[in-house]
Amino acid sequence: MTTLVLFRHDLRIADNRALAAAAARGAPVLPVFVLDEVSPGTRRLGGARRWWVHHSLTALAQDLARLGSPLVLRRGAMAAVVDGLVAETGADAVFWNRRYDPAGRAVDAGLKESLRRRGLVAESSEGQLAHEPSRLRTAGGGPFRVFTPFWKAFCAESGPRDPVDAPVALFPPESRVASEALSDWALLPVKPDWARGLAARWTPGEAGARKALESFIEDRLAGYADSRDVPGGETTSRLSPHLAHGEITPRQILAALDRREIAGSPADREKFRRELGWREFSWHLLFHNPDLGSQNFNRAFDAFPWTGDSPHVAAWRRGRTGYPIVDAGMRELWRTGWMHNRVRMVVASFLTKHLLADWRQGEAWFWDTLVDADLASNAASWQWVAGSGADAAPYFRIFNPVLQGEKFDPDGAYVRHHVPELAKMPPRFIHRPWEAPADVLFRAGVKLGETYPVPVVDHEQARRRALAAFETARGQHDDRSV
DNA sequence: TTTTGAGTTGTTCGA
DNA sequence: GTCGAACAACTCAAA
Repeated sequence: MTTLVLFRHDLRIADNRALAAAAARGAPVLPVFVLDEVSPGTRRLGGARRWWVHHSLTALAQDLARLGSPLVLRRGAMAAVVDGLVAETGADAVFWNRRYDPAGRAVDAGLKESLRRRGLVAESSEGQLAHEPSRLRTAGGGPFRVFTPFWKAFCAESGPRDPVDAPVALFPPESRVASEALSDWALLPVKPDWARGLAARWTPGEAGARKALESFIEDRLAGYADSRDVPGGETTSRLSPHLAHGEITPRQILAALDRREIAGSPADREKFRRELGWREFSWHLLFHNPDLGSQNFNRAFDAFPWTGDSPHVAAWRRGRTGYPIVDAGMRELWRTGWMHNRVRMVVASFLTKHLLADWRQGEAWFWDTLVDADLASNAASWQWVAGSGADAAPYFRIFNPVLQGEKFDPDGAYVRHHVPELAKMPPRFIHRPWEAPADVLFRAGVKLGETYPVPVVDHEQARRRALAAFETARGQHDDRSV
């Protein structure tokens, strides 16, 4: 009598409801991580997340070994892997935490059906969200499409349920079950090893997640409502990659925010709660719109003439657009696997509006390079910026990269850090080096077009071109507006 | 059923 | 330099 517990995107032992339920049976527990990149519709993990998963699994394996039941690693299609393990161990039950992505849901539904048909126990528990996406409904019974009403419903909902503790101990199965070797999975980059910057910034794993939460609450929650928009310096929670891998849950975070003695004003806490709310909203949208990552949420955008050419898009990816705030963001992303939220909006607006590149190109790049790449947030946010999404920004809202830089990075600390060739530019010109007089450029050691690019597009021209493109798309698509 | 109020994050222009 | 309006309707969600 053994219980299999499947780990997928829930690399933790605390507030792991499937693990807790399995431990409560009092029978042997076999924890299994399944790397499934072959089931239909499954999206291969991006490079940055592969690096993260490698280290997070290392941490999880240590925690489970300490509890008494070592983690088993298997690779392959979920259903086949589970069937194989059931046959191998004679397990009578399989427990897991629910997934909410379309492919995962389909696989798990099939798995549950097939296990139960054969008389096995198959149980799923609440997964990575504070509230099940199917639970929050409008008065009319439908899903939400606008954030504010969703957020009101979210806040009116009781709970979420309290987090559950990690099991104190686990019994292993009687006979040892073979595990694949993590190193055989080759999740780490080799040639070139681009992950050094990631290792310097992040501590993957559940302990790292707990520490990130505590340091955020102690050091950065006070003042968060205002400081969160400043990309230079550490002002945000930095919890996103831990959430993306299930090393911590929204239940745990919300519970910590409710502790009485913590720092931060009610406004700070509310602001941060809302950020978690946006994550929940994105999953709500994806749950009810399975093709959110590939199709325009607003289908009127199907007529939009994306013409962004590849040299410009390549310059965007490499942080060589000539707009310092954009380049700083793209280089922060490449080096650390993460980008400040404010800057994500600026670079996304730049790609879709200044360069007229399809938001799906940006979504794909972020998927590959972000350690916090989240299927729902990534898709919903790209569409929001592009204008095609739910409750999206009006199309005429085109970020001016110079003004955004000067407003949120006034002394240029963020740009200086990530774009070192501009480090000596005075604040007055750091966000607009092409306007600097020759002697200023000379003293800063900047040669435009040599040490730092001239802007790939002119802001004013690009803005007009984007507005015109929206007009065209609107005309082409019957009378429906874009 | 119809009506009503409202909608994350901005920019530009002219008074 | 500051401020308010315009940008463009559309559709969501609830009364």
